[in-house]
Amino acid sequence: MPNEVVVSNFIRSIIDEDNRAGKWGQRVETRFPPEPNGYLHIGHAKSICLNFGIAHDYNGVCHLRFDDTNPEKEAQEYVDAICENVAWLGFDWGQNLHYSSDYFDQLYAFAEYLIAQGKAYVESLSADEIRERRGTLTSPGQNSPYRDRPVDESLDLFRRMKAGEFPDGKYVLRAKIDMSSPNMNMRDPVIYRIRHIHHQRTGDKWCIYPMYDYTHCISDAIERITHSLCTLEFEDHRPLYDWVLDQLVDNVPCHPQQIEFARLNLTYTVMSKRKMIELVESGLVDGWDDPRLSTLAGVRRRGYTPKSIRQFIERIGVSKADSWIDVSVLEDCLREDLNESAPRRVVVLKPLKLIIDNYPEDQEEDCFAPNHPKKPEWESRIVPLSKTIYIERDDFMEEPAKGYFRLSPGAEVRLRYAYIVKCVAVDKNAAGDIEAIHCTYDADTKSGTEGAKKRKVKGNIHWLSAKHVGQAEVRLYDRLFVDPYPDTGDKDYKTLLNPESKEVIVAYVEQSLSHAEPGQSFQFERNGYFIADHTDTKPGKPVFNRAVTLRDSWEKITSV
RNA sequence: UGGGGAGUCGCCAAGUGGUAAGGCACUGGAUUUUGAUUCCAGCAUACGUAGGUUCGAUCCCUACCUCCCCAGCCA
Repeated sequence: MPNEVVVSNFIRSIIDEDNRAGKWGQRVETRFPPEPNGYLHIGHAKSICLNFGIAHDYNGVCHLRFDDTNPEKEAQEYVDAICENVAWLGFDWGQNLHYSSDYFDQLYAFAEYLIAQGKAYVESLSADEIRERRGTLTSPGQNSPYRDRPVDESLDLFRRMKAGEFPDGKYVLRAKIDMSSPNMNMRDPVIYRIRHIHHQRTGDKWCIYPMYDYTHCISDAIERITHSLCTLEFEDHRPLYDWVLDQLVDNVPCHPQQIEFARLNLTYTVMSKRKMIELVESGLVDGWDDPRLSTLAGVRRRGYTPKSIRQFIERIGVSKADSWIDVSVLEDCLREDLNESAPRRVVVLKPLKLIIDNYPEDQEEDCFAPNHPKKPEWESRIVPLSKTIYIERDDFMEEPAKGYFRLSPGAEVRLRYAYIVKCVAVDKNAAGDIEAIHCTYDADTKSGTEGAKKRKVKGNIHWLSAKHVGQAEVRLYDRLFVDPYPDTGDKDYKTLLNPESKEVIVAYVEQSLSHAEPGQSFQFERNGYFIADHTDTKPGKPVFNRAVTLRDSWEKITSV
């Protein structure tokens, strides 16, 4: 029985039905099977959350299995990174860390068995010749002249392939299925190839390596996986998955069920490995963990929390329909998490000097700012006030737009946690740029006093005392692309980059922020959620990344 | 034009032969010292199209349309 009530989906329906029918004796075992040939991205998070989530909900287990059958493209560096990402997302594979390469011996033995059964043969044709005879989508392929090679001869050849007697490409092992099948995958697929190359785990023990279609189903079966979840493009591989296991009924412990779901498509980003590599290698982004990338390393550095990613995956659901999820859904999941968990701080991103004319020159006083508006137990911190302060440029308009209720000449606004002030003058330089604004304050309106209750003003802005501020580098990130679908069709995605996806500024920050630890998240009041960068934050010298802005219904009004 | 899939509100996504869950977005309104949050209310006579079966169809049947995937010794 599921541990908690969750939204139904077609995969859970299948499992529920299996449980009712007693197909697996109530056992649910899944696996996340990445090939260690690159970095994980948010699309993988869907598979991870799905596999681990289902296993958890049905009191089952989920394995982490590296599908490392192609040593040409794989590296230990990637398995380390993948393990780290999965753990970061909050999942635990326990003792179930596996590698397809763990099964090379068994896979080999099964291959000899298939040959002996007349279900596989050694092919002498070259890759090109095989392709020529494969037929097309609408016409059948033709049998290889080697298809009926005697079992003993195939066996001998296969053993010599393994022994290293032949160069790459000389022979392959093919499953003997049906060259006229309308399903291309069934036209005698290659299941072993010769590759004289060092494998990151098995070293030089092997020079023949099994192919995905042959390996995956057997690995699933060996691990006694019950439900093997994969993406839609493997739908027409399923007959092959089943065929292999059917040949091996007497040799493997079970026959897992492959179930396919639609992969995640996210707007305003690219997810394809090739394009990500290009972005990284051409320097268009700052490495694999660039906060604008949808790699797991990137979103983590951007400030996304594991919880927000899990929430996101839960929110988008799972089905077999191709779909596009708007990044705003992801962003909103982060806000939902951080609104609860992030302490508030005051930061002035784009400063404008404000002088309180009637405030005593050398006076300073403490104002108390709660660390969270809804959590008094988080207590308050002191934010000092003095005659000269900085406010956000956006919080002043010399000629206020309709509906604008922040500061403008003659207007009143509350300095958050302090006094109500009124704008009385504007200083400009020779060029006409505003250099500072002057206000007077109403000494009877300090926040927390009785006087504060007597007057209400609509505008409420944040500020920082000029003589008490610290400074910090802040990186304002925005979407990497201006086009919602940069990854589709034959678009030249590099021309669709958002030139303003990264803006680096030096902001005024309240002093408590200079002690921020790498990875700590904050809400900069009225601005957004920021994280102290994991790698660039140094003791006493934080660097902040903007993960996401706050919702802003004023901006929504003005941008229309 | 072969085979395999998919089409339910702006975006996701449940669901059943008996008269369309939910989330997000959106729109009102309340609260609010974040134009944030929270709260409350509203939001598909309609399930790709056209026929048919039925007392009744989004769900069954037929035809059609659109989109996605497949011709690696990649996974």
